[in-house]
Amino acid sequence: MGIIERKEREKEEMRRLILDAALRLFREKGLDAVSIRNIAESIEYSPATIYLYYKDKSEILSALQYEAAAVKRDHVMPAAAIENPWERLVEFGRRYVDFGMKHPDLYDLLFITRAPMEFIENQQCWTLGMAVHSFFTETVQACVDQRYFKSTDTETIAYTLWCHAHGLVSLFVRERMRMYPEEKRQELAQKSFAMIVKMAESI
Amino acid sequence: MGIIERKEREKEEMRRLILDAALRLFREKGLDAVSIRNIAESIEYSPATIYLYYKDKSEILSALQYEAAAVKRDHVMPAAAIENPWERLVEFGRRYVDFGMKHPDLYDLLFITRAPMEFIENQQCWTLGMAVHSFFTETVQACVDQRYFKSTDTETIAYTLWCHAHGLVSLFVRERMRMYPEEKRQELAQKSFAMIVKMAESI
Amino acid sequence: MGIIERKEREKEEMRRLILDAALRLFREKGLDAVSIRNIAESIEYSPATIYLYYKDKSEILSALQYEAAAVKRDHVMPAAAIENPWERLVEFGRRYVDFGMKHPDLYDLLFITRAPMEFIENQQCWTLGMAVHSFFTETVQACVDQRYFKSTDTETIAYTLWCHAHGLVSLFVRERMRMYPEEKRQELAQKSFAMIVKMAESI
Amino acid sequence: MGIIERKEREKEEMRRLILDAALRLFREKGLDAVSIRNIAESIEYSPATIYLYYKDKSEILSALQYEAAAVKRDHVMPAAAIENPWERLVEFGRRYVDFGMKHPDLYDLLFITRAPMEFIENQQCWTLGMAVHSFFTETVQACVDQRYFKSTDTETIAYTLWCHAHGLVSLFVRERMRMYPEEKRQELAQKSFAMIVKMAESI
DNA sequence: CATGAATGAGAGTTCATTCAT
DNA sequence: GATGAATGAACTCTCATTCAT
Repeated sequence: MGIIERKEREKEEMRRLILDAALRLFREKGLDAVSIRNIAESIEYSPATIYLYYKDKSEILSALQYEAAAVKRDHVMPAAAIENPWERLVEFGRRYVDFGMKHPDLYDLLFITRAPMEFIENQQCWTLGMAVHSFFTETVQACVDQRYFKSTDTETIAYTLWCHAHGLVSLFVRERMRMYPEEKRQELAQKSFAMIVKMAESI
Repeated sequence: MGIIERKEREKEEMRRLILDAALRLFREKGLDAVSIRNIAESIEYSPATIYLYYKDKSEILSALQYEAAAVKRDHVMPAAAIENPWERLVEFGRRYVDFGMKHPDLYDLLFITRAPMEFIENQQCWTLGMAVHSFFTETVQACVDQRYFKSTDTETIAYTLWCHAHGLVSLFVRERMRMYPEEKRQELAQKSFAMIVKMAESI
Repeated sequence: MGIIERKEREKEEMRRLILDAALRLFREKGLDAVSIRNIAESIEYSPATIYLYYKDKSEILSALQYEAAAVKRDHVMPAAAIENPWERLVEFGRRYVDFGMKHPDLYDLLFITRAPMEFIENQQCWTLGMAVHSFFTETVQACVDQRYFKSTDTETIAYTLWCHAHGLVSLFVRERMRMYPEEKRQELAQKSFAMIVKMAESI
Repeated sequence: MGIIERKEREKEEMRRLILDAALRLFREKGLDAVSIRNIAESIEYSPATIYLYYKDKSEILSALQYEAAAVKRDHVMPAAAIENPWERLVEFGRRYVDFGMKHPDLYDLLFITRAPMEFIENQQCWTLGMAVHSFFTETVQACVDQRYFKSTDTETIAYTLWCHAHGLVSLFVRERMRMYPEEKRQELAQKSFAMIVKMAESI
C-alpha cells in the first residue's frame, strides 16, 4: 500500500504541475492561451500526457476555478477573526475587493468568465464558494441582529453590497474605466469603497 | 434613382441580416462562436459573401458594439426628459438596469466582453457611450448642486452608483446568481435597486 | 457604320484602360497583385466589367506581354538606323540591356516570367518578338559577312551574345547581385558590357 | 537508444518525403502550386501533419533552397580538384551549366525564383552559396595572377562569365529558346559554352 | 453596356483529441 | 506511464469567375 500511496502522491504532483502551468498561462496571456498544447509545452510533456491526468480541457478549467476559489477563500477569510460583526463585514468587503484587484485573472475566472457548464457540475468549487458566501451573509445577518442597520432585509442588504463590490472589481478587471486616467482608478475605487461603507451605515 | 435607393436598402438589409445572425450567435453560444463561417452558415450564404458587406471580422464586431451602444442610448435617454435631477437620476438608473435585464447580450458586449482591440478603435461607439456617460455624471452633478447629497464628490458618487448598477446587471448576465432561486432573482434585483436609491439619499 | 466604328474605338479605349491599370499594378506590386479585382478597383469598374473586354485573366497577361514586347521593340529598334553592322550590333546590345534596366518589370514579363501557356498561343506577341530577334541575328549575320568575326557560326555568336545580355539583366532583375554593394551593380554591369564587346571582337 | 535513432531516422524520412513532394510540385506546376495543402495531399497526409515537421511554409521553402544549394555545390565543387586554374575555371563553368541543365527546378529556385523573403533570412543557404561563389572568383583571380587574361579586372571578368552562364541556363530553364528546334538547343548551348571559353582566352 | 451579388475553391494555420506503441 | 504521430474540424481571408438584371 506504500506503493499505492506513492503513486497517488505522484499523480497528485503531476496534476499540480499541470494546473500551475495552466494558471500561469491564464494569468500571463489570458484564457485563449490556455490550450492543451501550450500547457504541455510549458511543462515539457507531450499533449497526450495531459490526458492521463485530466479527462479533457474543461476539467482543467474546472480545476482552475477551484484553485481560484481556494485562493480567494484564503485571501478573504482572515476577516472571520474579527469579532465585531460590522467591522468584520467591512474587513470582508475590503478583502474581497483587494482580492479582485490583486488577482484580476482569478476574479475573472470566478465571477465573470462564462463558465462552460462545468461550474454547476464542479460541486467542489461550488461548495467552497458557497461557504464563503454564507460567511458573508451570516456576517450581514449578525449586523442586522445587532441593529447595525435600520433595514432587516438581510438578503437584500448582502446582495446590494455584493453588487457594489462586484461592479467595482469587474469594471476594473474588464477595463471599463478608460474614461478615468489610469493613475486615478485605484484611488477612485478606494473612495467608492469608503463611500459605500458610509452609505451602508444608513441602510 | 429609385433603383439606387432600392439597392441601398437591400444592402442595408443584408448588413442587418448578418448583424442579427452575429448577435444571435453571440447570445446563444458566446463570442467564440461568432465566426464568419458560423454567421454565413446561419444565414445560408457563403462565407465569402459576408466580406461583401463587412471588410473583416472586426468590422462586424465593431458594428455589433455600436448597435448595442445605440440601443442602450435609446433605452436610457428618455430619462433626460425629467426635469428634477434626483428623479432623473433614479429614472436613469432604473432604465440602465432595465436595459441590462432585457438585453443581456448587448450589455455583455458593451460592459463585459473583453474587447478585441476594436473598442478603442471604434471611435463612434466610444463617443456614443461617452455621451450617455456624461449625461449620467452631469445629472449627478445637478443633484450635487441642488444639495440632494451631503457629499459633494460628484465623481465618486457617480462611480459608486455605477458600480452597484453594473454589479447588479453583470452578476445577472454572467449567471452568478445561482444561489438564489430563479424566480427570486428579478425581485431581488428590484429590491436592491430600491435599497441603493434609499442609501443614495444619505450619501 | 460610323456608329460601329465609334463602338469599336470605345471598346479599344476600354481595353487600354484595363491594360494600363494591369501594367501599373504589375509594375508597382508585382505579378501577384495583378488580380481582376485589383484592376477593376483601380479603374473604378466592377470586376464583371473586365470580362466584357477580356475573356479571362490569362488573356490580360497575354496582352500585357504584347505590350511589353512593343515597348521593348520601340526601345531597341532605333539601333536599326545605324549603317555599320558592328556599330549597329553594339548599339542594339546597349539598348537591349538598357531596356532591361529601365523596365525590369517588362523584361521580367518577356523573358523570365513562366508563361502560363499563353505565350505560345499569343501569336502576335511571338511574331513581334521574332521580328526583333531576327533583326538581331541579321545584324550578326551582317557582321559575319563583313568579317567582323573570325568565326562564321552566326547562330552561335548571336546566341552567345544574347546569353550574356540576358544573364546580365536577369541577375539584376531577380536580385541575384546581393553580393555586390547596391551602388556598384550598375557600374559592374556597364563594365561587363564593355568587356563582352571587347571579347566579341575576337570571336 | 536504438529506438531514439530509429525515431530520428523516421522523422528525417518524413521531412524528406515532404521536401520531395514540395520539389515535385514546384517542378511540375510552379511555385504557386507549392501549398501546404497540395503537399499534404500529394503525400496523402493531412495538412496539419506537415506542421509537425516544418514550422511553417517558409521553413519548407528555405529547406528547399538549402537543398538546392547543397546539390549545386556537390555538382560543381569537384572542379576544385583541378590544379591548373584555367582548366579549373573551365571545368567549373561546365559543371555550373550542367547543373542547371540537369536540375532546372533547383537552378530556378536558386537563381530565378523571386525569393519570398526567405532567401535573406536563410543564412545557411546564403553562406553555402557564397562559399561556392568565392571559389569561383578565387579561381578567376588565380587565372589573373597567372596571366591567363590580359585584363586584370578580376571582378568584371568573373561577373561577365557568370552572366553568360546564367543567361545560358536561364533562357533554357524558363523556356525562352522556342525559336530553336528542341533537338538543337542542347547543342547550341554546348557550342556557346565552347565559344565563351574561346572568347575568354582573349579577355 | 455594366454591374451587384454571389460563390466554390483554396490559401496558411491552430486546436482538442485519439491511439498504437 | 508516457508519447510520437496523426488528424478532422475549425479559423480568417482572397481569388477568378458567373449570371441575372
